[in-house]
Amino acid sequence: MAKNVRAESDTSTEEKIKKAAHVVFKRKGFAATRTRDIADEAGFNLALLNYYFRSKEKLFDIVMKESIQQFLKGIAGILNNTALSLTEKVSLVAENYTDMLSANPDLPLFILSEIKANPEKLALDLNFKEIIMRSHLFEQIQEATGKTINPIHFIINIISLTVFPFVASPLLRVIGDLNPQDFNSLVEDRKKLIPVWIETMLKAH
Amino acid sequence: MAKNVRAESDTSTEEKIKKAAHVVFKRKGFAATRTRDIADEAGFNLALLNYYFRSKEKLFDIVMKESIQQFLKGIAGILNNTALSLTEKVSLVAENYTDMLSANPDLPLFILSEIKANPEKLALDLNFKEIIMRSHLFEQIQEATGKTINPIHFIINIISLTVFPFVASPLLRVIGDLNPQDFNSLVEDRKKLIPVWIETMLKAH
DNA sequence: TGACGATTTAATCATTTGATTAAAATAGTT
DNA sequence: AACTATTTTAATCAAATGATTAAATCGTCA
Repeated sequence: MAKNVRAESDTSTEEKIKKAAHVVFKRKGFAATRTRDIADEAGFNLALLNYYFRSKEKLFDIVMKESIQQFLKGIAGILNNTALSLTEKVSLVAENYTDMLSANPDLPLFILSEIKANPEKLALDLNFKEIIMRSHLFEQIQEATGKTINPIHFIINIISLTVFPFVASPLLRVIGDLNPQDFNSLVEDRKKLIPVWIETMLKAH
Repeated sequence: MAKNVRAESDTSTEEKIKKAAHVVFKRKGFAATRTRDIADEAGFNLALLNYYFRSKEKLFDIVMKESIQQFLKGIAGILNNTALSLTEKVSLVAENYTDMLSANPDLPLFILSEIKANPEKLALDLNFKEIIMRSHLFEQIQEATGKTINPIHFIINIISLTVFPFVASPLLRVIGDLNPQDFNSLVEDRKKLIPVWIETMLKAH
């Protein structure tokens, strides 16, 4: 009964607070966000945060876990789809990541900063290593380069070329004198460029 | 007279506090560092921080300014050295940056995070835009690609491939199962790889 | 309706934290 | 040694902040 009432409101207050927490934590990071910021963003009283989530840290852990899942969502499927060529995989990753990051531009810097601040919180979560190091893409890279080079370099290159512009966007705005519109078409262009670049890089080995 | 005494101790207390501030701010970021952390790291009483630097924020501004200078130091010279070929420039940038970041691994994530948190603090400082957009390297990229593509892409690529591993190192340690030793030789390898990659990427246009 | 549980709020607490102050220690000068 | 200015410390303040509590409100069902 109590559960029922609670379940019905899952789409309202509790969810709204979590949503607000996502926004504020990603915008300002754990240390710089005040629980009052989240309450204000959600439009509720401060005490509700503790009522629903016990503490700032517990709420943060939930946001972090969901953010990491968001960061990986859809990637594992691409990496291990044996029907796709190497370049097709890279295209799909570049496109999916660019779209996802365009919708969530704060996500990568948030994850990288908070993992650095608290590396142990990543360990308990998903097994990144297995997903990537045993992936079909990994084998394809080995094949393409004739094992002359550690495939991890190309994993890094794909991620770097795709994700870094979002991590560095405040800097790029200044360096490149880009307004948000320009930045948008820049990363849009890179969807098609990155697969070409990666392919030519692979051929160099 | 007063100035003299002060000047002599510039290499002791005041400098030690600033040094400690560099360490702690870069390790934890502005919001997460306590002034007491800095005092402890320096081995002095908390009040000395305010005695020498007035406030946490003033001290931070100094650290930030010096960090940005460190981040740019030596680069402008390379970018505009007309005696160097494009690939030579890329090699020098990759080498210098890798060495500098190996010695200061916290630097890039610190700068990117804090600039995102406080974009206006960058504006008053050096004129990034001019340094890069009017550089000799910029012209060389235009020449190499026959103006078929915005050179900013290659500026981004060079920085991405060089800097991103350091920004993502906590993640890479988990994904790639790299210990610090492995990470070291990985970025060391990339010093030579990145110029080759950039060259082949340019030829693709 | 009214009673009960769930939800929400206002008020308050205890701790943390940036900053200040007054006094102590130190060093240099005469 | 005595005086002075500088440096350093211990103690304390005031504001911010995460958390709690008690009361008010709301919704549901008998």
